Amino acid sequence: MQSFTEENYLKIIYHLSESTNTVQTNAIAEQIQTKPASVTDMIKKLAEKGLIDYIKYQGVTLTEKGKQTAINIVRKHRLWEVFLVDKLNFKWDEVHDVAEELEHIKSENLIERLDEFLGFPKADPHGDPIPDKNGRFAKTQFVKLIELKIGESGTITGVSQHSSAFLKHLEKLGLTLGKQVKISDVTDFDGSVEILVDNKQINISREVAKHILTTENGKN
Amino acid sequence: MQSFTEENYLKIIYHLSESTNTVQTNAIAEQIQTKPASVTDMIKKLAEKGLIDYIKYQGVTLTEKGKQTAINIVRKHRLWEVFLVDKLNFKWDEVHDVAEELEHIKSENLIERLDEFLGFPKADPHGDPIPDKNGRFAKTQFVKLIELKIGESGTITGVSQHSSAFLKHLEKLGLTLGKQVKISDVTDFDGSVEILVDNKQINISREVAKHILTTENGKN
DNA sequence: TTTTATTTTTAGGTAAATCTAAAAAAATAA
DNA sequence: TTATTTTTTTAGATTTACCTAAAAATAAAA
Ligand SMILES: [Mn+2]
Ligand SMILES: [Mn+2]
Ligand SMILES: [Mn+2]
Ligand SMILES: [Mn+2]
Repeated sequence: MQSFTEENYLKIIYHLSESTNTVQTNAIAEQIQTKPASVTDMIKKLAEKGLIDYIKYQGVTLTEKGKQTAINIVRKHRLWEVFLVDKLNFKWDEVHDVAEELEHIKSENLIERLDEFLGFPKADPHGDPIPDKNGRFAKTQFVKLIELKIGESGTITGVSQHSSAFLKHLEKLGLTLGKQVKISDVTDFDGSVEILVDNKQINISREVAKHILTTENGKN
Repeated sequence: MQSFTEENYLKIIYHLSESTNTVQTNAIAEQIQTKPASVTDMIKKLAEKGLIDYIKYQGVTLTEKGKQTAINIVRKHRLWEVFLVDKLNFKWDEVHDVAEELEHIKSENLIERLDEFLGFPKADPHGDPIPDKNGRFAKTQFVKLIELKIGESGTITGVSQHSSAFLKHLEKLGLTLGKQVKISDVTDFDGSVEILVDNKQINISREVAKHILTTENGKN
């Protein structure tokens, strides 16, 4: 059984592992909002418990046990987010902080019944996949909106940025999950993208386009 | 903002206050499963924070601020219990421990939306009243089943014992909330009570009868 | 009203998760 | 390859919530 704090470390290490193979002390410190010295302490403890592999000065990787623990926390986080949006009418930009707390509730039974109550959702309100109780993810292949060519269209199925500011901005633009978009033009000057959504032409910055994930619909 | 631990102390003191005016160190220690010395430490801290009034060797009472805080935790606990039973199909004997964790989630918004989602319930799965967001309880006047006279009948609306063993026993006897019961006889020998429920005569021990709460229906 | 028992508090310590400041190792630049 | 910068670790403290053992206060019994 892990403490609240240990769980947070594992989850952060898991997320950082998605981009780098071994995870560095400073990177963890930044994410967890603590000092590197504190991270070193915790890292030793997690290694001691067999949840991570740790070589001094070289960074850490999750063991299989650590990975499964982390995935289970991610599962809980995302299921709670679905609950908050689908059942309690939270907006997609309001759920993260509460889910950060709820994810630590210790009851397998609770989470399985919640999963069932929600209809075994496959993705959370931000399009992130929800692992099943064995830790398996449905494979999802996203194409960044920025990578679509002129004339191609896709369905918005995720975002790679979860800040409230970004999510609210998308909401205002009408760019929510499930929306069909078609690339009309790309501006040479600033790389901004002209898209067709809900029969309206709108212009979004390159920065925004980078963080919208779509499932391609093919040409025309 | 109180810590998880502080909240537990306040809640326990609140519950103990229902039977005694000032609450003793040892009583708190027993409930919280800790040592009296630890309770003294925490008591000082809570007094420092203005949540309880404390006179050395004399016990404690909640201040208005402490009381409101405690009531809010009770509110959350009971709302979560309703959620677990009504929405996730937990049995009434399975919810307490999970609610002990959920009650500490810090989000006013969450609890208000949950309250609404549940249809503003007035009582939890054990018949205990749920305070509204201003800390006000609907007045409930229970009559213990043991206090009903022969020939009188009532509706089961609560229990004063929350152990899983007791609740499961009631379930097996068919004595759940909402059931109509009528006292047929009281055995001289052991004080056990003969009752009519669902057109069946059953015999329950005096001990059981003491912990069933009813709303009287009057004679016949 | 003493004596005895119970309750409560103090004194001094431990473990978890932090911190700051300084030392050590590794990576990068000159 | 040596010097500099960056990253990481150690050393030593702090805070929170506990603990045990012993002292002090209060309550109950003789
Ligand atoms: Mn989230
Ligand atoms: Mn999410
Ligand atoms: Mn309960
Ligand atoms: Mn209850």
